[in-house]
Amino acid sequence: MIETTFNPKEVEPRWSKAWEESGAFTPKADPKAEPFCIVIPPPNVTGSLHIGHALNNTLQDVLIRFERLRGKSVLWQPGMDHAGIATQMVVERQLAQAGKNEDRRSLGREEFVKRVWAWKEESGGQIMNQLRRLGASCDWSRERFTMDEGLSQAVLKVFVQLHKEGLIYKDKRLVNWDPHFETAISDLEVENREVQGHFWHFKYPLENGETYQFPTACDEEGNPTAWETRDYIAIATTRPETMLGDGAVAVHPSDARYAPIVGKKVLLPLANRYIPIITDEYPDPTFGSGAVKITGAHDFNDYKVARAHDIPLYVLMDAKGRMADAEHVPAKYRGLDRFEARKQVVADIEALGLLERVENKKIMQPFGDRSNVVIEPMLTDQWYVNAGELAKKAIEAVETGKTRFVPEAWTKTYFQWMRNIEPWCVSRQLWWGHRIPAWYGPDGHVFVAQSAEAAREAARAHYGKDAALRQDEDVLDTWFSSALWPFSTLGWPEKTPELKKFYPTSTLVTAHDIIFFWVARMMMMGTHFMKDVPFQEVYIHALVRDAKGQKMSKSKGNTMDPLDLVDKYGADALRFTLAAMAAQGRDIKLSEQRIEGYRNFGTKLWNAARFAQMNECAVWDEYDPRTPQQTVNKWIVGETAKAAAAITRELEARRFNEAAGAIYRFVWNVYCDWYLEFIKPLLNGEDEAAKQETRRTAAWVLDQILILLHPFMPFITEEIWARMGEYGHKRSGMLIVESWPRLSDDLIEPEAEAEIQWMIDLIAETRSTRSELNVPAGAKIPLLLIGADGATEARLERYQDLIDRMARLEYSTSAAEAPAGSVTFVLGGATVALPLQGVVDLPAEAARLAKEIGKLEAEIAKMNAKLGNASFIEKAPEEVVEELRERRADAGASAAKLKQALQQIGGAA
RNA sequence: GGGCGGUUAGCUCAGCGGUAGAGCGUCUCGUUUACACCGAGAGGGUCGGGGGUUCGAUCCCCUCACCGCCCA
Repeated sequence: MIETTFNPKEVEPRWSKAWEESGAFTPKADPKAEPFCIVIPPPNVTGSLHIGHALNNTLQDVLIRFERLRGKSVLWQPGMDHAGIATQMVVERQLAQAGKNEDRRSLGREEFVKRVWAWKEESGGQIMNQLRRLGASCDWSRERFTMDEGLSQAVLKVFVQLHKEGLIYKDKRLVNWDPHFETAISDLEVENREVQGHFWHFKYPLENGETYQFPTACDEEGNPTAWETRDYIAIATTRPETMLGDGAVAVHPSDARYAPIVGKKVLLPLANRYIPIITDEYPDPTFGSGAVKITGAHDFNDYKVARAHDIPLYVLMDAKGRMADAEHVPAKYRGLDRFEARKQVVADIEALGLLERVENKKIMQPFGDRSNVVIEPMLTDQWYVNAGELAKKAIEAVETGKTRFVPEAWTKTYFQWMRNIEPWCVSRQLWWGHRIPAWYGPDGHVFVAQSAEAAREAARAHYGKDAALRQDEDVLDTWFSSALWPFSTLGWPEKTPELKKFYPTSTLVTAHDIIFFWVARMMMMGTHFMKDVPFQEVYIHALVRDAKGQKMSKSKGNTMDPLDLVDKYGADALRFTLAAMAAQGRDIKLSEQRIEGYRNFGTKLWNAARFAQMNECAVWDEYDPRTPQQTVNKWIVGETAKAAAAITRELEARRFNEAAGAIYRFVWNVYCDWYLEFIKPLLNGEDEAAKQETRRTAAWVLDQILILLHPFMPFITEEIWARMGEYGHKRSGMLIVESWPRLSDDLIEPEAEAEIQWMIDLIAETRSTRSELNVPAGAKIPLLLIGADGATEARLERYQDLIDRMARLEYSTSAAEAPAGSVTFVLGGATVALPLQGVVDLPAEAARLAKEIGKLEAEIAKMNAKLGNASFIEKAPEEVVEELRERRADAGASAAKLKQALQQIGGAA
């Protein structure tokens, strides 16, 4: 016999091990089985499981287990990415903390990378074991890492081929530079945050002391009414130190205020250079002074203007963000940190009398998402992927529906991004990652090749002799290798059977913040190298927030650790909660109460199984759901078929919340609340045949429940499955590889359904009436069925025991009329009377009836208004009108009966 | 500034042209032999405001307000 509560701590590790060892996680070999494949969005090797991962992987596992149960050959491909910056950061920090005076540079590249590998082997990838605790049924034997030999080969091949095709090239452009890590990062790794800053207004004096009339006041039409004489142009900046690199001052061509001085020159103070005043569409005449300093080498907008007007670019800083040792930087600033330089520049401008004013201002500032330092736009040489070209096929694949987004709304976001995509900077000035397969000859000529050997050969061919080659120092962006994940993990560039079988993969499950990072890039690489999409479906799920709707973050201290929740409530409860809340198109606000509620749901099921065991409803041999004779058994078989159909339909449509809701309601509100209660008399009765049939049916339904619930709650269902097999016939295998129910609609018998529904309504109405009239819960009262047809009277007779038990009745019977002073309600055209004269508070009953009548009459009035509307009758569909007529008739009849009852007890209608 | 999404019961959220739903919380009752991580019952909403389309709008369209996210 099983205990009264389920103990996840004991059960979960046991099944995790058993499943994995049984080989259930590896795709079955059956060549006839349809393939189903999900590649995991690879978590960082440095990562640990957070609630977002828990949601993401729960949904994947629900689909994986669902399709496995449906008999498909299922592969959930796990693995991790090497997370260039994050991992390098972890190991560098460790070195610093070790206090041995070691750092990356003192160790040298080779030794440092060795240390990173050592760290990876020892402490990396905890997340993979954390996923096991969630019950994730990945094929762990196929775990991959982006720095694996095979995946690294794929990276080399892709780089070389794209280079050959002209889709990878080296370019000098402005990039986001992280002065902490001293590397370029992509736009996506930059987080723009609003911070309190300043707006410094400087005066740049006109060359040769020239002056012009600057309007200082305007009338309503915008015509100037007052002027002052100026010998300068005013500009404003949030980053004063960059003024040393200004190449021009720009004004809008339509800006009349500056028309007199366009084309003239101003003195760039401190730098003591003269720069031109130019016109460009970029400056906003209504913002600030309308004049913008152009610092082409340190601002993305300025860069465009500078390129368009051929304005020189002055690089002001070094890799660490210090003012550069360059001719165009005045000596006193060289070597100063950029923020120190800012202070100095402001002070010096002020000393010159050229500081007009300083404003406090909220400004958007870019930060490195890993380093948290202010990102500096820098002009550097980097490798770029021509994303615009690769995007073409990736866009087309979604346009033609080869890949579709669920929910579909995300298609827009995808297109928006893809159609405006910028060249992708893929080089990083790091040591941890795939080193770029490019070698430079003595004259700087570049040889891109898959190996040093091949590069040497190319060089020999090029120079006509051996030449000393130097490999590019940089590594590739981590997302470069992640973009290949859907095919590199399956063995590409080898032509493996897995690749043939599982590519294109079926579904990608991810959050919307990853569309740009990853989905877009996988689509580009997949369509280019495999000539086919990486996945047929992209399911985008919500972000998990805290109960108040705040984004969870360590700094806010509002994170929920999924493993704590698993410890407290069990993995099944957490999984079910996440799935139940995963409605499409909305973020999830997670509260612990909700998890507790679903833990209770597990306990409820557990106790239903316990009940089944106690009554010997154990597993039986073959059971044919068409055989039951008992109406309650026919009914529950039909209900099971309905539930199975709903859950299947909802899972196919990826409405996880609906699927979870359907199984929840079926287990609790149908199987437990009604069916198990209905069968108690049968199980305790004398009719052996009926008892046997009921035991088998109850056990069969429980089995269906276990299968249907398994994708959501794998542990408890597997445990019950096994424990139910302890009695009666033994299980032939584990639940995880069972067969999903295929129950045809003809198992639903309308007559059984109507009959049981009538009984449920009768019991529920009786309970409600008793409760409203404060009949003590323990009191047994009689029930009389008045004016019912023969069939209904027969029903009462058939289920009398059951009805008496569940409605707590002294007895129940059909009668000609209700005794005076009875309490009554209407059910399916008949009246139900509870003779309670003397027991019940008559004014209370009168009030109850009046309230019911009031409700009905309000409804009838509404329906009359509709039915009295000629255009409704004319234009509404026939069945809607017909249904309304029926409802009005029913309501009318009920109201009449209740009025009669009210009169009987002496109340006024 | 541009784009996207949201506003439904005390809270968290489903629903979505034709009778407003769930979970949790609240209140009342209950030691009925699976379960108090339970059972029975109840209360609670002019579906953000305004306008339009429609026989009919919580649902479709327009508009306003507020909130959130992404991009500049």
